[in-house]
Amino acid sequence: MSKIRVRFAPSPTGYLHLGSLRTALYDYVYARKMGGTFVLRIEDTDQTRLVEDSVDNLITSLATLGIDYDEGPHKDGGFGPYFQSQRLPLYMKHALELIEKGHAYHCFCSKETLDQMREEQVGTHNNMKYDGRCSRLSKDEVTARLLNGEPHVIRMKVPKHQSFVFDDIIRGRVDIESDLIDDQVIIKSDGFPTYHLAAVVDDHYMEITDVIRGEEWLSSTPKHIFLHESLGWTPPHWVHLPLLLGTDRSKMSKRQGDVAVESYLSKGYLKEAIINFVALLGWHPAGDKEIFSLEEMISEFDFAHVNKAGAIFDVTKLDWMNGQYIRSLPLEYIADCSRTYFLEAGFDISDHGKYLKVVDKSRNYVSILSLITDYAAKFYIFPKIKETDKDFLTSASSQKVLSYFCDRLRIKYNWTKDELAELVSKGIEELEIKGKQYYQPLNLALWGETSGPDIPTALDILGTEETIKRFQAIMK
RNA sequence: GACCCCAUCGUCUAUCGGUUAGGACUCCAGAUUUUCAUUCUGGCAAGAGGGGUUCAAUUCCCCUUGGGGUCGCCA
Repeated sequence: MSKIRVRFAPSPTGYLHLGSLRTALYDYVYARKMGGTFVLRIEDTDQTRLVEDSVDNLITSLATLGIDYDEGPHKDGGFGPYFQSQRLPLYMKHALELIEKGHAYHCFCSKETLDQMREEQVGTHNNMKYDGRCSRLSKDEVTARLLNGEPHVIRMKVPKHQSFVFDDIIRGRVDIESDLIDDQVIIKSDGFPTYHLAAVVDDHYMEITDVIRGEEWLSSTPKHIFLHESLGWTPPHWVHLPLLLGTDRSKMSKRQGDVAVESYLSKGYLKEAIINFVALLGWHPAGDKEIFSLEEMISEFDFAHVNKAGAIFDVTKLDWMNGQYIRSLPLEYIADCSRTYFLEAGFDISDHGKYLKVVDKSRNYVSILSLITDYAAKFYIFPKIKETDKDFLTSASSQKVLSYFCDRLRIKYNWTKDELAELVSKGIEELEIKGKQYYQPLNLALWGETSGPDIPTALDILGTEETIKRFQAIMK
């Protein structure tokens, strides 16, 4: 058996779709698992949809996520170029070869003609397809019109009364009648190939063994098989993944909300969580394990455990999983990922020791990292005391608590967390007051709110100086 | 409309003929916590319907229903 070669073949439309990410992930994991090669190929055959910088974006996003390709742009593996726009002559050559063999033909029908044809077919109890009129043109007429410079495309000529049968790795046997298949355009009037031709030609020349793609391609697979066979090639294995669905159960798309991986990344979803979560949409490892790394996925991945049914992308569980990662990944790493949000909020995080403590405490309160500053703010922003709380804070009892702490804290500069814990528990004994009378003024003075982190941790993070400053601000 | 694919808690899923149908998210309750968050414990919640095959069907087959995909000179 030959070595596995798989490809991820996005079209550069500006961002990495969550569904594409999952496909890329399965490609990557499968290649790693099998000791195969993962190829990145850019399908930029639609000149009308080119988005500037999107290829760089895509490559950056994949790199950020840790999904490395073995061959592709900037990584020549001897099968390049990896941009379809740079392989045009190859597609044309095979399109002409197909014409020669009688498997394709020139078509001169205008857009208007085609629109009208479709309109006439609406309501018919049939599949809508091209009626094949140009396939019946005489050779002489074709030559004449070509010479005359008439705009034209090349269409595949699908045989009648035949059936295309193939075995999908996930779905098993699929059988489709050739009469249902349209004479699909393979070369557009601008000379560019359509997806169908380009993908088939490239898959062949790049020696792709397994085509892993979304289920939306299932019904056009016969066209691809037809092209492979007409060209005398052996088709690859087909692996059609279940679709990623929006909450309305339809194919996940931009208009249902965020589908760009980049936007999840910038909102503060960790790559570990995104990958873990997306992987689970359609696949699951043995047992009840739900949190796993890319490495673990590689060792356990198997198409036999990929589902057939589409999966709804429910962000609620992603939030939970992201929270799990925020809390369990190394503190320095989380601090690193959070930095940008703190800077955006304008917090002075030059004191790295304090910053780490803040992150360590705050990470318990968020499931999306961009929101970490909501909680962390209390450690960086001086509290505003509400008018309604002032009476309580200036009461003799409250003042006693605050001055108790100011007095003790002033003794030295460096308090350990244990010492602070001891101080706090000793304080409530020595002052002989109830919990509420004790903690309420401290919380209010510290944050302007009645709740907050436990006091020893709070004082440890804030530091002696800042703590005293906050207390003194409301002491008479 | 035609064709193709699919069908277990609200959601992601386990089960590859015999289970009290398991786990996770969400939600609810309790414990821990001065409070909040975290964490822990417990609870609610599912085999679309109808036929077969079988000693036995969620599991295999068929039909119905439901959902999705495709039907572009887009991928």
